[in-house]
Amino acid sequence: MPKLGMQPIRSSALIEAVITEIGKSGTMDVTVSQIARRAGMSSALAHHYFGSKNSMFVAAMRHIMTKFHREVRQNLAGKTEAKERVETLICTSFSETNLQPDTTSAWLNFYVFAQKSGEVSRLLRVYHNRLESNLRHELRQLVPGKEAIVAEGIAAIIDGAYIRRVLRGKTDFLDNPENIALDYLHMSLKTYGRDTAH
Amino acid sequence: MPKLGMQPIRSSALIEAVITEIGKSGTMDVTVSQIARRAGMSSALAHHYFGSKNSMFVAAMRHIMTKFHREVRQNLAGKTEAKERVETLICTSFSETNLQPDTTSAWLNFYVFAQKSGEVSRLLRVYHNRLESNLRHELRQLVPGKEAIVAEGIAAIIDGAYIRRVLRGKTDFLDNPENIALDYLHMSLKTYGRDTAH
Amino acid sequence: MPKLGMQPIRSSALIEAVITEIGKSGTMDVTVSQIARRAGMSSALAHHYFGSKNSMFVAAMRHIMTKFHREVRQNLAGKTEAKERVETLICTSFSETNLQPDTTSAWLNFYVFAQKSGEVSRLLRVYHNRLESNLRHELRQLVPGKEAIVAEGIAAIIDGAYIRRVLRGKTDFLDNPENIALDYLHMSLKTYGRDTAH
Amino acid sequence: MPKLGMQPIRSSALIEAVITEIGKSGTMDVTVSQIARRAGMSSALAHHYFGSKNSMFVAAMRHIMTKFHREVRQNLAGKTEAKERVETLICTSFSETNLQPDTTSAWLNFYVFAQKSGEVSRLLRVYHNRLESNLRHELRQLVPGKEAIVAEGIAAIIDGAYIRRVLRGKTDFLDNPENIALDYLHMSLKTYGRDTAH
DNA sequence: AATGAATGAGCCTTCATTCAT
DNA sequence: AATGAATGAAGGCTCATTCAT
Repeated sequence: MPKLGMQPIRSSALIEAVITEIGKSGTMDVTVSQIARRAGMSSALAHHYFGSKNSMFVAAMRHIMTKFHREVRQNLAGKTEAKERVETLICTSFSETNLQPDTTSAWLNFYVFAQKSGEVSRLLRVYHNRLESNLRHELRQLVPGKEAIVAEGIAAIIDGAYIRRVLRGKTDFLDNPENIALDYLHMSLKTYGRDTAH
Repeated sequence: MPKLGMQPIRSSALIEAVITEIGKSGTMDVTVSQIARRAGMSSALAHHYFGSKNSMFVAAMRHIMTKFHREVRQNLAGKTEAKERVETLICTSFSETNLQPDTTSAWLNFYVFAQKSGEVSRLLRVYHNRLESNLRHELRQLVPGKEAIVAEGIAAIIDGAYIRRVLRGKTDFLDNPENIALDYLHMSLKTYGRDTAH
Repeated sequence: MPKLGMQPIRSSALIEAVITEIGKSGTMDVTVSQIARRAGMSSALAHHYFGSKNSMFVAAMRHIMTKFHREVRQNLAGKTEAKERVETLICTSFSETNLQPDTTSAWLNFYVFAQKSGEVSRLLRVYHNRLESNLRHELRQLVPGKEAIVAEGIAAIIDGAYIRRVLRGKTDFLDNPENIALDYLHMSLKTYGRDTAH
Repeated sequence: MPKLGMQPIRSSALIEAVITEIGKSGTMDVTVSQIARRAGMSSALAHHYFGSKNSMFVAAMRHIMTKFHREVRQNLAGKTEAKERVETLICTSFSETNLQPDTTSAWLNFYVFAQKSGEVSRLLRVYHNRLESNLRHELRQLVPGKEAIVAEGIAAIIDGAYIRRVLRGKTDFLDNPENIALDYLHMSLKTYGRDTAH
């Protein structure tokens, strides 16, 4: 019998390599050879496992999203209060792992790529819907009647903070980007909240 | 008077074509031939005027920014009150012309492209600095000590709203994306403002 | 204005090159680079003029067929007697130009290629139909009621003689392959002919 | 008795698969993987048994020819009359098994392939020589002095009928292609035959 | 005996760019 | 001013073949 079980090893090595290479170059103009080389294999093998460059991109996108959702679920576990849950959603978006430069760069690139790839477009839509429905669900209790616009505001701040972070590189950004979103949340609670005493 | 040179006519035709093509495909994966064809000339002539594909992109970026700044200046003209000036900055970002799908798509793509092109990166930095210094200047009077974070917040909301708009296409977005930014501004004034009576 | 009118020159150079290369290698396993090199240009230019390797093949096939039909028409000109016309059809098939090794080799390869390419398949069908309807038209007067089978026989002999010629190469083949077909015709006339006195 | 080696089983499975795959695609552009998959094994194993793709083709060619010769010998058994033996040679060429679409398609492809492979070329030459020497041997008694050309004629008709059959696919061909060859034989006998009373 | 793993070589095709006219 | 002509360079993908187990 041959060497067995390489598929998962190779696959994740390639997915990591896709993200790293996109991060390094800042674009999706990376060649399969670059990706494969970084993952320690020939480009032919990369095609053997993924079939096409496009599939590698999609797999990488899916990987990032899956990791994100897992983190969200973990962080939400045990938290029951609506306000706390929204704060958790915000903070998870700006957690250490999600702010890795490579990850944010890949994320932004996938946003653009979505306009070309139906599959990535669908993935992003799923992510967006899930995040917003999460937000709205909690906000309905906190700012009844205003949950849609506040959810949209939070989501916009998250996306905006991301893109600005990618743009500026490591240096010079605000240390705690989540503060903007949290501020926005708290001000909204004060302004529209059912319990103004909060 | 001599017949005017073709240069300005050709140049702006090409710049428009760059933006249109990027908008159409959603990516910067457009060929010089496509651009030139849309501008009604041969790709060789496009190179004659711009020297390289990269220069066309840079020129297009510069064009969008210049148009934006001109609009800002016009809209600010005659307005002296700080709050009104901030609101104008926000609303101009979401004006009809700046929300043209082609323009927003190109804008987003240039954001990504900045990671590859030093020149575009510099252009964006200039734009960002100018916008934020404008915002900060007015906010210093309105929310003293908090002008940096509020300016960053407004800027993030603008970028975030843009990216989300590009992503969703024409359909399904909030009709007045500026409302989020305006809301954020007004809540900030109430919360941090010198004059709470405002 | 640039150098003009190269298209027809390049096109026919490429078509000739396709036939020569297929003839040389005996297969359609020829690369675009080989073809282009023989035609004295880069493979990129070959694609510029034909768009794809497949189109080059189709164009070459069409070229051979067109040349053949022109020759048939010329040779038939002025001949009115049915028997003489059939003999002309046979002899033209075995004319000097049509027996060029490269041509026959390409012809045979296109026969095989027809099973992959719908376009070539259609071309061949047209050729076959035209040849057989020509044959049948004349034979109807000569061997009434038997024109179908005799036409099929002549056509089979032509194809068979071709394939055998390709197979054996230059050496060792019968000097006058048309004699078999002519013999077959004459025997058919004697056997089935209306005018047995012939 | 020990368990028999797999070698003969695997080999013939592969040979069948080669013929089937060529028949299916109409070309020799079939991959080793396709062949091996159809034969129910890995492509590595196919190489283990045959060493190279080329050897598989050669073996398949040899297989078809061997089967054909065996059938000829069986059908000739007990027949002593020259005319009857020639007719048997013709009819065997058009027997049910030899007209299988896959077989004829493979046959035609091997004809073309002979121009690349010396080995296949030699195989075909052997086949041709054997068939023609068989034909000539019998025809010498039937049409003395004309045996060469009549043999060539019969062979050409056989090859021609094959190629036309492949080209047209299942539909639309004459139901009894052997009739053309038989007709040709009988007319030759009448024309050139020693015994015109026949 | 058997196969998943792995690769080097090669091919088609695209494209930015240059050149001659 | 303008463009058809032309190419070098590169990239995605395929595939026969080999190897380790």
